[in-house]
Amino acid sequence: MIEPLGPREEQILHAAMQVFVEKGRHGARMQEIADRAGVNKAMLHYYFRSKDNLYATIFRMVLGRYARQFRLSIDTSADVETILRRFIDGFLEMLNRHPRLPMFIVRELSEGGAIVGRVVGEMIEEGIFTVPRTMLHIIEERRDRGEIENVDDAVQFVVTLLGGCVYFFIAEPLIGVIFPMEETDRDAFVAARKEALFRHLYLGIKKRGDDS
Amino acid sequence: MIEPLGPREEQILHAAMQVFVEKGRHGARMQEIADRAGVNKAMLHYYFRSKDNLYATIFRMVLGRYARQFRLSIDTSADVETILRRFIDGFLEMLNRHPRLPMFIVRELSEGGAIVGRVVGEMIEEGIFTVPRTMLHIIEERRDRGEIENVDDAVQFVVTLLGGCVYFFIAEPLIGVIFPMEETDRDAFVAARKEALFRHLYLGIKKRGDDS
DNA sequence: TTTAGTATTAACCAAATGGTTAAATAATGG
DNA sequence: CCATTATTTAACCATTTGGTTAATACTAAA
Repeated sequence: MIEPLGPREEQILHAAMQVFVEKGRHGARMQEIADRAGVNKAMLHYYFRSKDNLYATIFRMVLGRYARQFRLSIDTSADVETILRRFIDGFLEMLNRHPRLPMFIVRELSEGGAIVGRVVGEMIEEGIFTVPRTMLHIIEERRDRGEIENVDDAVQFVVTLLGGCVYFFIAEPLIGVIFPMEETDRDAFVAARKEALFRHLYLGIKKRGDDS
Repeated sequence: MIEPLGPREEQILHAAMQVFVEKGRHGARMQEIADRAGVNKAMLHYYFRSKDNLYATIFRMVLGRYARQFRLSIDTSADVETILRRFIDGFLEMLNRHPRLPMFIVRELSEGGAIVGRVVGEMIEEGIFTVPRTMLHIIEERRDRGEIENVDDAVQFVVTLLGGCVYFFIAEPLIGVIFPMEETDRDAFVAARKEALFRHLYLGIKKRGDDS
């Protein structure tokens, strides 16, 4: 199914990913991709039929990375506190390493969401994009088991969790203006974010009377 | 300062807002704006010098609405529970009425955030875009007063709050795929979201021992 | 009614851009 | 060494699109 990519194809994909992630689907120029890959523009069409096709390929790749790194950070056997902590840690860590990733996806969502929906749907079926649902099941099960409380609707909880993780990386310039901070390096903010997000979410669902 | 707009200008602005919000800055076509306004394309340039200029005008307008409707939902004299509840209610209600709004802003953010930053900065100085900071001050003050706890970093709390409100409207197509729901009308989801978001956030900072 | 400024239009333009093509240049296998 | 196929390139093309312009209609004051 997956045939080995020739070196040219890899060059092109590498360059294309850079440009698409930076400039978005429409902002990206085939010429720029070709230049960065050190290749004639016609080669892009030779290997990948069209811009849309190239973009779709890149989109899958990016989302695949996202999902893979993402999946590592979950361990269904631990208690909710640990699971939540590790998830937030791992997710924010990954986003901090690839801060443009959320925006890349959101940009595509802004185009109507058709591609995102389809690709993610496929990846869910292929068992690649499993984390959000896994998290959902964990929360539901632990609630039923009585380990946590105040989670009538686990979907809502997971949405809040995801939003809490991702929002900063989308709205960063806005947040910088609204809350001007002195020494705003992103690393420090993200570190604080990990801790705060965990506390705000966990303390809400933690069973009263627990002192862990 | 604000001169009354002629009817032509209003027609154009109305159409431009529609098209820009739908298609984004780059996706929007001057011709389409002209058509929807029932006006010759040259008129757009006659009244508003360039596409960028027209866009900037629209962006300010949109953000202004956002801020105005937004500000109504805050009442500094109430207790934190009420403030939080009203804020979430009001904000989500507004977003539900204008679901494309967050994406409109985010799309511009994806372009680098320069415009958003500048405009929001100006609006903050003009006292139009005050809610997030107001919320911040309220949280800090109430924490110091001992009304709530577990809020080491109020900025983080407000970011979580904003993200929790906005995220769904950005990631909606994605969420629909990840968590397929039977009767997914948005109104119901948003209603549930109001309640859940409030609980998750408030229960985390509520003073233990309170039974309100 | 003349005049002077304003509003409006159709036709036009230059630049950008995704995509094509025909010819040239490697590779590859017989 | 030849033929056939795959790769590469420069030049070219059609279309889209923001923007301009010069001529025309409109309006209101003098």
